[in-house]
Amino acid sequence: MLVDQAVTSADKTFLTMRKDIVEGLIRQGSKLSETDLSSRYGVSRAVIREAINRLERCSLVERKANVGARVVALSPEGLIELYQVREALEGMAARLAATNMTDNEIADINQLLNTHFEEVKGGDSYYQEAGDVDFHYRIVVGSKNKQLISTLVEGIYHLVRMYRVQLGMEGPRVTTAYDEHRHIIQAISNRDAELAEMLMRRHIYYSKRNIEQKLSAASENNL
Amino acid sequence: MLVDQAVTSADKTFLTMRKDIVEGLIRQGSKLSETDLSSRYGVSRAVIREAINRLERCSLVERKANVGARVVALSPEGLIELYQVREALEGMAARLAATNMTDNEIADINQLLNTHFEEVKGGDSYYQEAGDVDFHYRIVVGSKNKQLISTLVEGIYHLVRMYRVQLGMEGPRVTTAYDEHRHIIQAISNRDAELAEMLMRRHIYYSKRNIEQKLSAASENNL
DNA sequence: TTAATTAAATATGTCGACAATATAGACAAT
DNA sequence: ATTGTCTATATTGTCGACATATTTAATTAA
Repeated sequence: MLVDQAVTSADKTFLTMRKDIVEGLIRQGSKLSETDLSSRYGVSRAVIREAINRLERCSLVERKANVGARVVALSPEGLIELYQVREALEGMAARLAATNMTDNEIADINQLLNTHFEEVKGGDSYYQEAGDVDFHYRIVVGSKNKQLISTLVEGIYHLVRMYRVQLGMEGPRVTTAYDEHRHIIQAISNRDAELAEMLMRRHIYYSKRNIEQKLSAASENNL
Repeated sequence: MLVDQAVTSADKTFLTMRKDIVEGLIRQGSKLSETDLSSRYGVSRAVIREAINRLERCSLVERKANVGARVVALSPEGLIELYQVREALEGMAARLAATNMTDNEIADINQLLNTHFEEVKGGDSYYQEAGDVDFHYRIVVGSKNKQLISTLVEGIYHLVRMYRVQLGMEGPRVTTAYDEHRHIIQAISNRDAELAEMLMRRHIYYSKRNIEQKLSAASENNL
């Protein structure tokens, strides 16, 4: 589906590079030499520059004039900041979704949680990861706020995934998160915007605290 | 100060074009022909493409593959969506600022409000506009959250200004807004994160309602 | 007259080459 | 030994030209 929309060579290169960065094939903090990448991906420098421009738009890459581009460096602080922004934006998304989601969309997301529940019972945490992403994605889209959607979907979510993959924090808090999802969609179903926002904010806030614990535990192990 | 940092030709062209778009010299919704702009600004197409890329990053321009770029079209819904995002992000900014701003930064912003008050008494509403921007800017920077800062300062604020300029909504709610600013900085000064966020959200929510009223009044006049 | 097809014109996408800037290393002076 | 300057090298920035896709206009058939 993504590759279908990638009509131009720069589109494909952008998507490939984004994958390589998110999954750590291109290391965090490493320099992006235009000539190197040009030969590596078999396209001209113009295409690489275009791709780098879009990567910069997702906050995956930082550029300095006359010096070049680097992949962003991951840090505990950076992840915390990301979750603070998520708390604010997704909280608002849930609030708006309570008003703007259609009954069909709500029914769909309930069905998603049902199939999801089966997988949680089966103890398959990988699908939990995908399911978690899907749940949050649908709420955000349900807000119907274009600014909100593009900021999260085209920007922040890729960065979050980069952290998850590279710091190995996939599938945390499986069962707890599932219950929280249930409560959120319940509030949306009741068209209770106030509660939906509060529950979503708490949900993300708990995720943040969970991650902070893991981070501090990991840093203690590295002493 | 801005022009100093604009080292490359693309930097300058970007800043010039942004100004022209925000102030309506290049009309909303109009097509951005690369060849036209190239001759208009006296630079090569590569420079124009680079500039358009950055304009797209600010959500001031939208691009379609093999078709081209257009300046975004302003709409009442778009402005509402913008204020919803502002409410969420600046609310969080105020919350974080209550923890992260230094005493000096808080003193500075209080001083700003004092000089500001003199100007409000003098009835000069243009400076109120600039002062309002400055106040919000300082809170956001005071949050110390880089994601938050860049999203607002490099993205949303330019769009907001574009709306204000082109819909002629400069300097609204002069005295009321001033009091609200006072209360917000008071909460931050007390290091009361919870209250700071709530007050900031209300402040922006009131602005939104004020704008909605003006918009509906304007549309009635156009019947 | 309308619809469909095709061809011309125009715009964006991509490329390789050159210009301007920054980095690294050698060398000189303190 | 360290600092500063200068030179050589490599990288990014900019340019004009060509390839490819889209749009417009013209032409033909129904």
